[in-house]
Amino acid sequence: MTPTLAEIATAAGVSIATVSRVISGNGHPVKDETRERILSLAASMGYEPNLIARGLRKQQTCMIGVIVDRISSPFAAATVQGLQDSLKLEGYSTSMVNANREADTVFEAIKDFNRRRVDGIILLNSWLHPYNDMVLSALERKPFVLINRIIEEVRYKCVAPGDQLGAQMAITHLANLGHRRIGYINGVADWLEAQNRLAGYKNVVSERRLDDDPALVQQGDWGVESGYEATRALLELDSPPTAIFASNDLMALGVIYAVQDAGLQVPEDMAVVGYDDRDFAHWVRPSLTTICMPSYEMGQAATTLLLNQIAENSDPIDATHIPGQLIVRQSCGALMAG
Amino acid sequence: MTPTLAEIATAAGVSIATVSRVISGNGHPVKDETRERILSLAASMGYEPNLIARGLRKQQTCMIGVIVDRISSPFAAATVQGLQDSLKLEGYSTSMVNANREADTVFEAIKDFNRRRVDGIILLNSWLHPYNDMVLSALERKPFVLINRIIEEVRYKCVAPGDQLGAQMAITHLANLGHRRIGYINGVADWLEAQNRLAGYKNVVSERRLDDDPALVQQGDWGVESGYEATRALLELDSPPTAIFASNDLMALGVIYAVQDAGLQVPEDMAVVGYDDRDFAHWVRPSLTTICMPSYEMGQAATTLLLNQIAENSDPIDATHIPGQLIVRQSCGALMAG
DNA sequence: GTGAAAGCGCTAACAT
DNA sequence: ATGTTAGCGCTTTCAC
Repeated sequence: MTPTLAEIATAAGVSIATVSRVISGNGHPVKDETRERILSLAASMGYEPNLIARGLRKQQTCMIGVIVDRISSPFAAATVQGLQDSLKLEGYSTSMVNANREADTVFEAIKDFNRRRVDGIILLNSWLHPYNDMVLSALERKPFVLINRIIEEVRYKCVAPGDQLGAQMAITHLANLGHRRIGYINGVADWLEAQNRLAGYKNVVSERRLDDDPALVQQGDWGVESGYEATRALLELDSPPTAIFASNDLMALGVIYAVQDAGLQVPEDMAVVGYDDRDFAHWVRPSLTTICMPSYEMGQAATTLLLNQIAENSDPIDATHIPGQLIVRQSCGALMAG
Repeated sequence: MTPTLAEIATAAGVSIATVSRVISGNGHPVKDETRERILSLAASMGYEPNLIARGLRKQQTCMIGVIVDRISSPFAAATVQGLQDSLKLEGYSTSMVNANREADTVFEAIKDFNRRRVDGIILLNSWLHPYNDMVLSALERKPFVLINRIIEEVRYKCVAPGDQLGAQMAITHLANLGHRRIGYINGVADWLEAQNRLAGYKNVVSERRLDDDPALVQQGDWGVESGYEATRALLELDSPPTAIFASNDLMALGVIYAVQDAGLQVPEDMAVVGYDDRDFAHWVRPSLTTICMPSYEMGQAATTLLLNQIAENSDPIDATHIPGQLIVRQSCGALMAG
């Protein structure tokens, strides 16, 4: 099909080595005239370098394996994009696999990547809590980076969103709009995301001296329904909040529904801010003010971390926490006329 | 790091060939005792076959390249899952790349896959209308399959959803609920999806002798807002429809909003059915009856088509149209008490 | 049932 | 500036 170096060499009347030097562009000097001849010959013969052979010889594939925990996750796409874009810039291809939340699949994928001799592995959000040790040993000595999971032993190989900072931005925004009594709806309590966002809330409450009432903090489970129930509880307080921060957009949706079902208006009677910037955040009525995850940026940061390992740059950069961004829409009331 | 066949051979006191025969499991006879010894040695030494070397030698990589037009598309995830699952079953790994709707990226990816000598390429929904010829020539003689794009010249290498059938299911469902006057909101007119779904609508209208009024067919652009406007137009007819089928879920969302803003109720005053089964279809109020895309099944079908090409099975199966599924929720009224 | 050896396509010393 | 050659790790004839 596509010719080999040898065939081009014959056609050009030079040795394989010369052709290789031209094609691989390794900087070895070649007479200009020869170079041109080889190049145009290669083009006209439709030459495509055999990366399998090159990989075997050079003992590096210029290929990074990416394991995505759940490709349909709302954040995966942007992160993968950030990864691919920045890796391509550095001359690496990416091979992506969807683990579909199955630990077994993660292991299979790591094994496959090892066998294919990828130069590094990136795990995106991988659901590996109970398997940390196994994963870490499967990854062995190969460079790797974890996105969205922090393991203390290898903290400098981890990238995660700045959830605490994000929550602080949300609460600060509400405080700036004049709210002193802000409800908080927590996610599943043992998720790091939930803990960090809660910490951010508490920080601002104390710094800005907002109402620090334990009843303002309600427990949810990340789902719409739990946001609904939590809001009903908040509305039944003797002194209900004037604003509610739900620690994800789904629960914020539940907040909006509950407020509306109580005959009240968002944002007039209740300001609402969510977290994640899911796609429905600008379809919902009213559209949802929220914190955008730094997905693309995490992909970029992961690339930096990984390539540093590959290059064996000795100083481990700590790029762990990437800040998100406040997206102001209608539900917080900041856009209201007047 | 991981040993080579040669090292295992030395350790076992046999030749490389014997070790290869055991490891590659190619069926060549080896004495049981020898086999056991090699196997346990390989395990204890942590041997991982070098797929790069094997690929070079065998001239096949057992690797399928998948180009996804937009990984964040609501349908991509399930299709990719179907692909990966069925390909793995057949001993193939997949290497996925996100094209992010950029034609250039598609070409780069094809080139990269060619250089990496993948055994076949699958394009998922690739945005290649103006580039068909270029893509087809880039794919050259390598086996490939297109998902969600049909090119007549290579129809037997294409897999697509049965949109016409899906629309028929939706309209039939509404007809069975007693509706005779059903509005239809079309998508962008030159998309095949729109044409096929419209054809399905017209089929059932004529077969079941429903009201065949051109005013019942409104033009939309796939977006929420266009569904809203189209519905306003339908409501202003002298004789408005009692049901509306929007040819995607986003427009169906616009339908619901428009009906509600007109002071009417869904489904009591207007039955609504969408298409796609997007994730918000069961969050929206009322939840949306819709047609589920056969995404996973398309992935499976694509695998069959591709492996057939690889095996050079001469008879080209036509698996082009995969049927979807009706998901009954609240918006069509079928679930109403009584 | 096992071993010796060639070679997949390429790169990188080492010559010249 | 170019050619010769060894070898990356594996599979597969061809011997025995």
